[in-house]
Amino acid sequence: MQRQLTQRGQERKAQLVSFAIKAFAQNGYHTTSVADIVDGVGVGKGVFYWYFSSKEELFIEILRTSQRDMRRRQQREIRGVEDPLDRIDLGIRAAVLWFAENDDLRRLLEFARNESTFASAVHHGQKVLVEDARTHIEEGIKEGRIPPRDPEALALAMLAVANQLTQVYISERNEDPEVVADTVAEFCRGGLGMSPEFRQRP
Amino acid sequence: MQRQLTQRGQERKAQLVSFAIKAFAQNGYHTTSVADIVDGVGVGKGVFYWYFSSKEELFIEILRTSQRDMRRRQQREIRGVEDPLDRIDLGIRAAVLWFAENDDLRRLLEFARNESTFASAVHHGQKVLVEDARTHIEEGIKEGRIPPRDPEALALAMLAVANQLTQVYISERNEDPEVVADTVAEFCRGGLGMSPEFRQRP
DNA sequence: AGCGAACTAGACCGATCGGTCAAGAAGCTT
DNA sequence: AAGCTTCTTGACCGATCGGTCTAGTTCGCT
Repeated sequence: MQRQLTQRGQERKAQLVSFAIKAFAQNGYHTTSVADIVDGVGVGKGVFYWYFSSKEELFIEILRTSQRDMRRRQQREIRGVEDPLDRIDLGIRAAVLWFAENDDLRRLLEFARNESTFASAVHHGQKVLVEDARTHIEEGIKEGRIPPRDPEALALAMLAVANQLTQVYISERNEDPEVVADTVAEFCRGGLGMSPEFRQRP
Repeated sequence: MQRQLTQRGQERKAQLVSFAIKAFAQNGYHTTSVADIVDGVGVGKGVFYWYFSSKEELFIEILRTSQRDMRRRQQREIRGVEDPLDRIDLGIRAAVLWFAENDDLRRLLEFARNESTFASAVHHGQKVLVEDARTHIEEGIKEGRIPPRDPEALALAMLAVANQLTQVYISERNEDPEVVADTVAEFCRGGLGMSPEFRQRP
């Protein structure tokens, strides 16, 4: 849905997106109706279909924006750092912290991954994230500081650990994100095969 | 729904469950209607509600049975093995292989984990699995072969890795489950902090 | 003030959903 | 064959869904 939006229009749209994120995360995509959303915002149904051509389009826009935001965060955190192992470490921490600060979005991304309608929309974004990590892992292997194994598998495993531990310890138990990030990072370092002697540059 | 089932009744019920698993896994729980299921099996709608009091009950039964089956598999594989590290290793392999052989069920469990209606139904079963792994990890720590860290977090991380790598490499790319199991096991060994010198009993 | 574009309200629509029910067929037991 | 339980059919129901549409209001610009 391509529309020329005024300031007011942009604000209204943001209002709808914001409410929808909360509603989808809390009650699920399928069980949240368009009527729920417009009622929650306090507008008529016509408003929704002025800004979005369908419920599905809204959801995909949410997914896309989320993934863009998460990657931006990760890129910002590792900017200027040269050492690939440090980049991996910072990338993991950035992922966990982003998940912690955007728990609703984490839930939606996780849901979308398992829903055939949205899996393709999420797939590309995730691939980009994995590619980023893969690059650093390959550098680490080349420098002889990470034992050679399939870099993509390692990247995927790290993402899974970050996601899962965030869900249990931060989303469900409200523990300190920094501590969880440490735990995730340490598990991943080990998983990559970085024994202590590997951690320093040769 | 408690009913006295004849042989024929049990077969009919199994037929419904089997078709429902495939349909839910392929098209999603919400987008699969009761009408889809009974049409697929080729029976009237009354049949469904003779065996199940609701669509939700059917799904929960599927989840429960799946988790029971997966744990049984895991227990069988580690039976008689004393060494806690070996038990962890065999447990991981059993999980990956079960996921590989029951891809539809893996999908459903993953979906249910992220759906508030079913999260509680899955939660208990997952907790049991994590408790099992936790016990072995604690033994390993006590024996000084695993560095001391939160055993539950480690168990959760291992489960996440098994799940994710199974999804990508087996479910999506049809790679050899045994090879994937090796990859998962190796990542997890590292993640637990088992450096090579730890792998032997002191 | 006037005018077109941006925005909003909410009644309305056809489709589909999970679930019910009355009626009867099929299978056991005696 | 009778009679009870198990099983099956499919029309039917009220509710709710995503989406449409018309009539109207508000805004920005000249």
